[in-house]
Amino acid sequence: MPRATPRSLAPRKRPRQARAAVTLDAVFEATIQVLLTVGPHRLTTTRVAERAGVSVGTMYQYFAHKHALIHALNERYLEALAARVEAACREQHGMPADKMIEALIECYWRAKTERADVTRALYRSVAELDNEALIEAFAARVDAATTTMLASAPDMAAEDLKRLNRTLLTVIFGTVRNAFERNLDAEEVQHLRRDLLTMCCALIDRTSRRVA
Amino acid sequence: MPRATPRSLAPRKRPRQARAAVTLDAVFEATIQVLLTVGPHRLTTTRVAERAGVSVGTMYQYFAHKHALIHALNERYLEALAARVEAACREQHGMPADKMIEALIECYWRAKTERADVTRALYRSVAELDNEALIEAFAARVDAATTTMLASAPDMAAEDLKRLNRTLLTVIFGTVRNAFERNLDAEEVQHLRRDLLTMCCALIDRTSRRVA
DNA sequence: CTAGAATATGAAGGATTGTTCAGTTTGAGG
DNA sequence: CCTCAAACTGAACAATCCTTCATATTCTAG
Repeated sequence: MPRATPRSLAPRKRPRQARAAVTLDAVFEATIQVLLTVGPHRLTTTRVAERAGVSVGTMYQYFAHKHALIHALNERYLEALAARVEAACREQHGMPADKMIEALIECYWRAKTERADVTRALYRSVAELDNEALIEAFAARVDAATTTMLASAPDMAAEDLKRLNRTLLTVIFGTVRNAFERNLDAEEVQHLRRDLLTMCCALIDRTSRRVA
Repeated sequence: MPRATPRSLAPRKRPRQARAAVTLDAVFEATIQVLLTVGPHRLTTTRVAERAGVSVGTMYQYFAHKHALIHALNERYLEALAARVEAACREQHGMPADKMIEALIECYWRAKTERADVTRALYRSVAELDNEALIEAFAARVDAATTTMLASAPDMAAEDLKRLNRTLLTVIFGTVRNAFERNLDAEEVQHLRRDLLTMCCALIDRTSRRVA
């Protein structure tokens, strides 16, 4: 089983007092801001510390090195994202498949759009680190959640549910990501979302379906 | 009109002798290899030069700075990719829409898979540079090519061809990219491709279609 | 209130890296 | 063969940056 957090990347210590937690939040937020303002290749420990209003030494009490900081930031984000997807899936348990997909797209898109700056910052940061384990862990969680959800749809006759699920996730996540790199206005996004939903539902229809 | 290559990123001089062209190729190839072996944040001009079997000074005769090197690498790749897509589109002129989409997916997927190392290396490098202009130029070319192609399909009644085209490109390109980040085996890729085609054709069916 | 633990500081060291340039080698044209 | 431009070299410089640690400050438990 792959470790999501190798020892060298693990945080040095956890905050025990309230102020430490505040510091950590500030550091994470500052990292995002620095990532956005100067880009990943000029992200400096000093710069992050400055922006966060703390000293470099403080940061190094929580993260063994710069790498660990970025890793932790991504871990934190993916954890929250996975949790949201899981919640959305639980909420849709037993609903018709159409509704499920609609909710999934809505959930994922909203999570990405809500704080577009974070999304963009992290998309830019991932190249810096070896994030395979991170992505893998995230994918596994989401896979499990959506598979369980889909299996509970009354109108779903899953001949190859695993495959269907994989396709849906790859297409939806990929589309969202790509949409983020082009500068689409609100109306175009609206259309894209509707089309994406149409396509997903069509795949379900044509793959396997039984009358409810 | 956005310049694809700002002055500061433009190559310093073009090779006039054969050996210079060889050197340039070696440098580009070395950049890819370094990108893959040590990652973008440890890509060093010295390392690239070493791997290419030339001296650093040589590189700096062609590229004003490291950034320009990576930029040129991406430019070169996207140029080739766009040309391939354009060729595929021309080849499908007048064919039924299904065939078009199948050819488009085939072309794009093959281009990405043929040298997976290059694809991966470039996906990792883009975070380093401000590639908006590059992506924009690429997108514009591909947009034009696929729009022209789709408009020529006898069974296509384009109510909103521009929108349809945008959706198809975003979904296809996004899916391919996402598929690349997960480690899918050959069979899974096969299935994914088939499903993707199904989804695209379904969208065309449901959006607008007239009998040939 | 006090002692010890947790937290914060930031100047300094050590290492890496981007870039230059004065000089050498190679190739092409006459 | 000769000459000039093109191509190449790589040690050295300047700048940046990661990381440490000795010290100072703040909090909490008893």
